[in-house]
Amino acid sequence: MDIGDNIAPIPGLMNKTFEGNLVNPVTAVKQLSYKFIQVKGDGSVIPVYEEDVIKSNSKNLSADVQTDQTFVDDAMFFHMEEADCFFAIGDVPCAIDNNVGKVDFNDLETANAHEGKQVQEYVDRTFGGAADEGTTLLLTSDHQDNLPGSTSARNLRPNSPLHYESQREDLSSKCEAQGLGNSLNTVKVSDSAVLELASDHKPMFRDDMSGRGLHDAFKSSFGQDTCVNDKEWLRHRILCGLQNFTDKDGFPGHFETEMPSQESEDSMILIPGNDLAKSVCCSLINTHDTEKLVVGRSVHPEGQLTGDAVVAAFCEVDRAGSGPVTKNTAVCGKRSRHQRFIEETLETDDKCRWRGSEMLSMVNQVVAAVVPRGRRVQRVCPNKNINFIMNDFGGGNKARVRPVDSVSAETSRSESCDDATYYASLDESSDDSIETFNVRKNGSRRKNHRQWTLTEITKLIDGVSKCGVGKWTDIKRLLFANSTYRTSVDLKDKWRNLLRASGVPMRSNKVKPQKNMNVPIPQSLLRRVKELANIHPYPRERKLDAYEDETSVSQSSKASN
DNA sequence: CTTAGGG
DNA sequence: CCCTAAG
Repeated sequence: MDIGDNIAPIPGLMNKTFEGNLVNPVTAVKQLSYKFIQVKGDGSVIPVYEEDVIKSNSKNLSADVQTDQTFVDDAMFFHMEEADCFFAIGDVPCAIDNNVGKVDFNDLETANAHEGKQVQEYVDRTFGGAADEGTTLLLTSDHQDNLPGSTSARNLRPNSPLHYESQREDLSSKCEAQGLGNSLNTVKVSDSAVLELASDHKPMFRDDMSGRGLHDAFKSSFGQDTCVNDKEWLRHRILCGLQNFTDKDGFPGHFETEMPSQESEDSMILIPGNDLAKSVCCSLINTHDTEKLVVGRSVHPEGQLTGDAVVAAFCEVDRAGSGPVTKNTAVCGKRSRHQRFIEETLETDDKCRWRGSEMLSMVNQVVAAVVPRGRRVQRVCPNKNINFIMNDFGGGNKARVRPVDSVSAETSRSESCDDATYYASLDESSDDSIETFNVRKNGSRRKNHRQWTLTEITKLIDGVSKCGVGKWTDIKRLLFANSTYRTSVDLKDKWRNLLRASGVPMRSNKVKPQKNMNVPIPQSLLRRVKELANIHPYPRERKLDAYEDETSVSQSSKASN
């Protein structure tokens, strides 16, 4: 059942939000599929600082960037460097001229033939050839007073002072360096044919914004309020948006105390269908009495989704459908050169759970309703920043939802959560780890495979030590209550595998250590399994003895005959 | 329904 | 992970 079928669309919502205020889909792909670009309501773009993007590219960054064409292809940093007011396209820096930085193609070639060509190619790819000679990228600032060096005119600097390493540092420290007074600068693309956005610009907060205003801004940005009253912290968070709390020292630790003790888990669920965004949107609005929600729709230009690429954009709409209130784009993971995607995200920090918020249950309900089983599911972006991603690819073949990586007891209690939320523990997440769920064909009841995580294995071992072997339902009830995808049979099977892996001799079992396991089990865990196997032999009633007796009897009788 | 065990 | 037999 598609919930979209049963829920009437909110008048004006879809049109306004997705058709009207979002960039033209085809254009959007070209326009937004670059890292660190945030599209604002007025059609301007501002940089997005996404630490995980940096992380995900760190390999490339640390590699020889000059020869890493892939990285050059993948990255387009509209980077405002604090001191010099540069932004960079690829590794070509562009300077600010009296608050209007220009990358004028007429100047490029004279400045530096090679880099000019690079920029030209870049913009060609980005804008699909829409930009050519005469197209100018304008760089402006909302807060001219806060723009250092803005009075001195600069031209494009042929020698690239912003190499990738320094970019990474700059970006990661960007928010802090930017401080409280400076707003993010705005990069405007003057070619109106490139960007078609509604004019719903909301100015960024100002220095003198009250605490209340900051809370509103925070709520607008993150979809929930915060108990933190520290103004600097609030400004910081709003400014940094996608940046992780965890690296920030000296900020109030309220969130830590609210951290649920559960293991952190994350997952991505692919959702097909063109109407997903609609369904989600309507469902969220209708099933919850919420002021605001985050929905999105993405465009899928080239038909293929790979697990290593996520480009995201989302918009917030309010109950009346009068959004978008804010927009964000973010990128996580790596993208292959020719595959660029946009997807919608609601991002928040992993330390900042949706505890007490309705958002999670909203998301989970929707996910439970719209996620069909047996779709390919890939776990990507193990970063904790992007907690929720909804996709609605144009092809309708794949979309994904990534619920929050962990849920508190209060918010996860809804049954739908367990059905739809696939967890994997953080301790095994990596950028490259992809979890594939087999497609369940019609009629086939094959359960989706789900990788056992080390935390799950540990829980299983604990459960066996507490309840004893064979008490699978007890173990499940005690330790896997929230994991509906693990049945007692699953636990039993896994224990059997663990015994096999730990070399415990079993009946009808060759003692060979098992071939390449997806998850190499630490020796310490295997040791525990071994010890428990001594205490609690696997087949509880040792049929082995009976079998041996029987055979010996038959043998003896046979011998006697 | 739960468990054991083979496929 | 599935299926089935056995308690």
